[in-house]
This record gives sequence, C-alpha cells and structure tokens, in this order.
Amino acid sequence: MGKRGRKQGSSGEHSKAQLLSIAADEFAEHGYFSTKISTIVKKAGVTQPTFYLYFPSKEAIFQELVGLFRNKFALLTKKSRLETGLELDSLPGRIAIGLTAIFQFFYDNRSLTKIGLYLSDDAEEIKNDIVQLITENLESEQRDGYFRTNVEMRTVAESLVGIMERLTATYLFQDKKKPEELAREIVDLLLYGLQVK
Amino acid sequence: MGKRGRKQGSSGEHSKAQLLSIAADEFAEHGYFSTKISTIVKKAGVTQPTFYLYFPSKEAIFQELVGLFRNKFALLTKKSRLETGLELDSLPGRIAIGLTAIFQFFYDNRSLTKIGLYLSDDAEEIKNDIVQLITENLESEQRDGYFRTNVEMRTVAESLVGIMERLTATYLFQDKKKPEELAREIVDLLLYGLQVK
Amino acid sequence: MGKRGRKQGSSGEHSKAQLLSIAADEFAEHGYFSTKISTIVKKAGVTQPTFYLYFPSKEAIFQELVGLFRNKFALLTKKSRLETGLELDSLPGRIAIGLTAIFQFFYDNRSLTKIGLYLSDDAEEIKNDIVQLITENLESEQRDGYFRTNVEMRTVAESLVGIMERLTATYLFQDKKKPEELAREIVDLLLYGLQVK
Amino acid sequence: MGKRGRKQGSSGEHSKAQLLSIAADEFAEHGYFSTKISTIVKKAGVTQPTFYLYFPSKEAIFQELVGLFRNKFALLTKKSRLETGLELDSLPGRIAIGLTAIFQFFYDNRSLTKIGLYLSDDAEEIKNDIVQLITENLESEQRDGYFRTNVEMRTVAESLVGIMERLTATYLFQDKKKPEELAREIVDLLLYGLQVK
DNA sequence: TATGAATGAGCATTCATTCAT
DNA sequence: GATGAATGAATGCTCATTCAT
Repeated sequence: MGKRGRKQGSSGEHSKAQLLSIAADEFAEHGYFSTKISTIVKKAGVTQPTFYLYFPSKEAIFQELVGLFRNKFALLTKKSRLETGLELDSLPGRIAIGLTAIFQFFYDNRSLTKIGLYLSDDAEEIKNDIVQLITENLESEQRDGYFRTNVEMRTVAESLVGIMERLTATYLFQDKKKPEELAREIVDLLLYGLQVK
Repeated sequence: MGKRGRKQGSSGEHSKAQLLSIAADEFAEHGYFSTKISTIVKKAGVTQPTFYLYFPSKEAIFQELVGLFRNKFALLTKKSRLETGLELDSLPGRIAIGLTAIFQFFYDNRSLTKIGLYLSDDAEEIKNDIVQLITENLESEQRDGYFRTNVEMRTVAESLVGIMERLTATYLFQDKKKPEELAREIVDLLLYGLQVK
Repeated sequence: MGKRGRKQGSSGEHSKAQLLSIAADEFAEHGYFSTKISTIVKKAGVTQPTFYLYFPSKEAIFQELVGLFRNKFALLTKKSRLETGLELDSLPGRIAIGLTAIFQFFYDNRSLTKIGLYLSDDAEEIKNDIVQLITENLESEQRDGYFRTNVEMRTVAESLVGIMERLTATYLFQDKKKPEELAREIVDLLLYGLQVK
Repeated sequence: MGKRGRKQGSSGEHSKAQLLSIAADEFAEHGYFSTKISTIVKKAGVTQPTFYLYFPSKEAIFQELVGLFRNKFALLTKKSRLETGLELDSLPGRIAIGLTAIFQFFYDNRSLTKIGLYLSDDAEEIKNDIVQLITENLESEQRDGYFRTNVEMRTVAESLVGIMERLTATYLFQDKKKPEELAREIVDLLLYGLQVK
C-alpha cells in the first residue's frame, strides 16, 4: 500500500487531481492574485515543492483549469446546434435542451465556470469563441427558416452569451433557478420578445 | 504662474484629478493587482508620497473610481424610465433613448466603465442595483401596458444587463457599433424576439 | 490685534510654547518614534512648515524639552543639600523637604519628567549627573556626622535615584501617593532600614 | 555535512536561534524603532524572507524576547523567598543569595535584560509583576519576624526594584561591581539604613 | 508669521519559486 | 514522490523635511 493507505501507483495522480480541485475552488473564491500557492498546498496537505512537481507555475495550473472549462464549454455548444427539418412548434423545446446542458455543466462545475467565464484573462476570448460557434449555429438555423431573417445573428449570439453569463451568476449560482428554468425563460424571451400581442 | 506653468491655487486639485484619471486607465488596462502605485505616480509626474497626500491607499483610489461609476450609472438608469401615456408605436424609440445615454456614458468613460462593470469586487453589487432599478422601471412600464404581462421582469432586467455588459465589451469598446445602433438592436431583439412572423 | 484676537507680537511666542507643550505630551504618551510631527502640528492648529519655523528638527524640540527638565532637576537637587549644624532629630524632616520639592516638580511636570527620566537617550546621563550631585551632598552630610560612615555614598545615591524613579512611575504618576508621603517613606526606609529593632 | 558545514537537520532551529540572539543585541543597542530587520538578517547571514519564516513580524520577535526575560525573571524572583525558621543572623546572607542569582541572570543576559527591563512597552508591567511577587515574599518574611512591622512592604518592594534597575544599569552593566557585591550592598542598605548607630 | 504642495529616503512585509537531500 | 529551508524581487506605505509664495 502507498502511504496513507491509498492504492499504490496513484499517489502522484491523486496529488495532482487534489491540487487541481483545490486550486479551482481557491481561484474561484479569491481570484487569481489573492490565491496563494501556500494556501493551496496547505489545503492539499502537501508541501510547496510538491506543487512544482506537477505544475511549472501558478500561471500554469490556472491555465490548465481554464483549458478544462474551455474545451467542455465549446463541446457542449457545438452539440447544441439544431438538426434541420424540425417543426417550428418543437423549436423552443429543442433550443432549451442545448441551453440546459450548458447550464447544467456550469452548475456542476461552479469553480471552473467562474474561472473560465469571469476570472480568466482569456475569458473574453473564450466567450468570443463561443459566440462564433453560436453565431454559426444561429445562422445555419436561420437559413433553415427557424428564425426571422432581418436580425443580425452575431449580435443575437453576443446577447445570448451575455444573458447566460449574467443569469448564471445571479440565478444559477445563487440556487434561485434551475438549469431548465433558465433555459426556458431565455428561449421565451429571445423567441417572442416583450411586445404586447 | 505656478510651478510648471500651471495656474496657481489649483495645483493640488489638478494633481488629484490627474492621479484619478491615470489610475483609471491603469486599473482598466492591467487590473487591480497588476496596477502599481509606482507606475501611476510616474505617469502623473509626481512622487509616491504625493499619491498618499490625496488617497489613503491603493484600495481607496480604486473605490473612489468605482463610486464615480456607480453613481453616474444609477443616475442614468433612473432617468431612463418611460413616462406614462406613450403611444405603443413610439416605444422602441423611447426605450432606445435611455439605452443610448447609458452606452454613450460607457463609451465616454471606457476605463471607469471597465472598472465598475468588470473589475471591481463590487461589480456584481453594482449590477444588482441596476437590475433592481431596471426591474422597477420595467414593471411600472408593464403596468402601463407597454409590455406583455406573462414574463418575469426581473429576469428580463438581468438579461438586459447581461446583454449590455457583453455588447459594451465586444462592440462598443471595439468601436464596432455606436451607442444608438446598440440601443436600437437591443430594443429590436427584446421587443420582437427571433420568431418568424 | 493679532489674528484670532491674541495680543499682538506674541503670536509667534504663543505658537512656540503651544508646540512645546503639545510635543511634551505627545512624546510622553507615545515615545519619540511614535510621535509624529504631523500630529503635533495638527493639535497645535498650525502647519508643518510653521513647526520648522521654531524648531530645526524633531530631534531639536525633543532635546529642548529634555534640557528644560534637566536644568530644573539639577537645580532642585542642588538646593536639597543640608546645612551643617543640624540636630540629628531634625534630619528626617529636613531631608524630606528636598525630596518633596523634587517629587512636586515631577508631579507638576509629568510629561516633561517622563521624557527626561525615562524616554530620552540622555536619561542615563541626566540621572548620572543627579547621582553625582546627590553623592556630593551625601558625602558632605556624612562628613557632618549625619550618616554612618561605613557605607558607600555613591551607591546610596544611585539607589536613591532608582527608588525615586520607580516610585514616581508607580505611585506619584498613578496618584496613589503624594510628594510628601513618598519623601517621608523613602527617608524612613533609607535611614532606618528594615531590621527588627 | 549540511550547507555551510552545520550539522544537518537543525538548520532551521539554528537560524531561528541565531536571529533571536542577534535581534536581542540589536534591540538592546539601538532600541525597537531604530533596529532594522534588514540589519538583523544581514548579521545572521540570511535574507529577509527567512526572517519571516520564523517570526511573523518585527513586533513578534521583540515580544518573544520580552517573554523569555519575563519568565526567567519571575522564576528567579519566586525562588528567592526565604524559608521560615531562619536565624536573624543568617538573614543578610540568605537575602543576598536570591539577589545575586537575579543579578547574575541580568549579567549573563545583558541584551535580554535591557529589553525586558528598559525598552519594552511591557517593562512597567513586568516590573509590576515582580514587585507583586517581592511584596508577597517580604510580607511573608515580615510575618516570620524577619523585618520590622511598621513599614509598608509594597513600597519596599518598589524601592528594591528601583534600586536593582538602577544599579544594574550603572554598576553591573558597566562592569563596576559584581552580582554578589551589589547584592550585599543592597542588603546592607535596606536592612540597616543610613542612621548613625 | 504662515502655508499649500511636494519629496527623498527608507522599511516591513509578501510570494512564487528553487536547491539539496 | 516528497520536503525542509531558503531566497530574489517586489510593493505599498510612512515621515521628517523643504520650497515657493
């Protein structure tokens, strides 16, 4: 048995995963600069040199976390593109599914999301990428006749990202609304607007 | 003439204003922690003790900037409430006016806006306040019959703030769209949605 | 009339005296290093340059205060030498008179005394001078047959100064005993000792 | 051998002890405020961060030194209480033993003593504690019939501390008298006084 | 006699990072 | 795989002091 009774051969992996997880929480809670390596290692029960065994620098572990978020977020976004040939009636529900998945991911990965969406210097870049993907989705869907044509889809994509960003912070992370609720309300708003019918 | 050719008697005020302005730019560009007092004073052409003549700490000057933004933003938001008795036709235009004013303020005060909207620890609080104000506006306007009733106005307010936040960063500050354009597009999207007519 | 209605021509003197008095209290309460010129001038209602109009430096005003104490203390000590030809019976009373005068001076000039007796770098030197004077007094008095001869008077003088120093701090400045009481008790102890008769 | 030829494994302890010892000398010689951390570490041959590895602040290392003095001083004072049933003849000698031990401690720990007895903000408190202990000793001894009863023992204790304080500074630390000499002279003075027999 | 404004010089403290073992 | 011990390089902040008026 490895030390402390863990399964042998995984001690290193465990330490690294441990550090990543704790670092995520620390960064999310205190921001990049106020997060101290000394705090992370203390919470992980290892020493500072051990940290540098797994990560070349503070910046590096942060970027590793950013990368994790970035990949997953992009993946989910890509998967949310609607198939062609859908009934107009089914649109709202189908759109909501994709959004729900994203919100669920955010919800399940609070610290990671805070890092990737708000804290990182790359946050803008990440969101830009997502906007690009969403724009492509929307334009494709627009060509499929799902949306009206006299509206600029990039702006809609930007808006959607802005909405998601904000509602995630104020509703999702405050446990005031669930992923599906948020998804549904956003769809309702963006599809039908506020006008009196 | 006072030293360095400035008008006498206002030297102190000038130094303080100078420091505030430069600090705003530095904070906006590098963030709170990477902004050094030493850099600010160097750019202002004064020494470090002079800085502490006008501000008790780095934190204090930052908060002073945050306060400036906060007050102005809240003021503009309050002023954007619509009067009663408007024709439905004039709604889009009237709403756009308030938004335009806010975007114009953001545009004219880029650094301050970055600080108050994105960088400050109080950014969330500030936006929450604005959301509250907007919610009140919207609900009042909703009661005036300007908007459909089966939609939760607080969520709309949150969404609107999210949209403004995002479009400010990606369009306004990138000089890709002007305040009025942004205002108009937002109104169009939020009023009529994406649905095919 | 001078400004603020004071008698003309004395404004400068007043400022200087004011500064000295406030400085004494500040030094006494906070020590040399923790006393700030900025605090002194604030309490005196003048500006920093005004301070330097009257004193060349922080060190200088401190030394001026030390000097005031030193002179007065030495004077009182000299005056306490006993005349020749006294009755042995009257000794305790006569000795007590000199001590009382000194304690009274300490009591009336608390801040100054703290500075000269405890805080100043010259405190040791000042006390040494006093010890020297007292030694001379005691030896003279010893030759007059007032005291036993098999005791080293310099040591007695040192002891006396040590006792005064301590009782001043713990009894006099705490308002627990009055000058005369202290004087009498010291005389009793030093004259008769603790031995059981 | 460890680096710099020291025995391995105790390097940390050694650094800390080194810093404590040097700090004591520096504080004793220059006072709290004029003592610079930079000087201490330079003399100890380490860098500033190393200092903060062992002490959280300048204040903290100073207090650690004060504590060391305080404990040892109190211990020695307690041990100096006289047993009951002593011959009156043996009193002077027995009292001198306790005083000698204290003076010896002062002599062997000059810097520490200066700090604890003169420099520290707690010096008065420390001496008050000692006065309290001595008062208890003296009163107990007075009840044992060792001393006359018409004298207030707290005042005697204060006086004794004042005398010790002063003679330590002027005789002991100047290498003019040895611990035993000082002890004996004090006993002689306080026991028999100055009166002509 | 007095001041508004400014500064030179310094000091404690912090933190990511690295050896030697 | 892990650590005890140490450091290079900053950085915010303070304070006595001065100049021009």
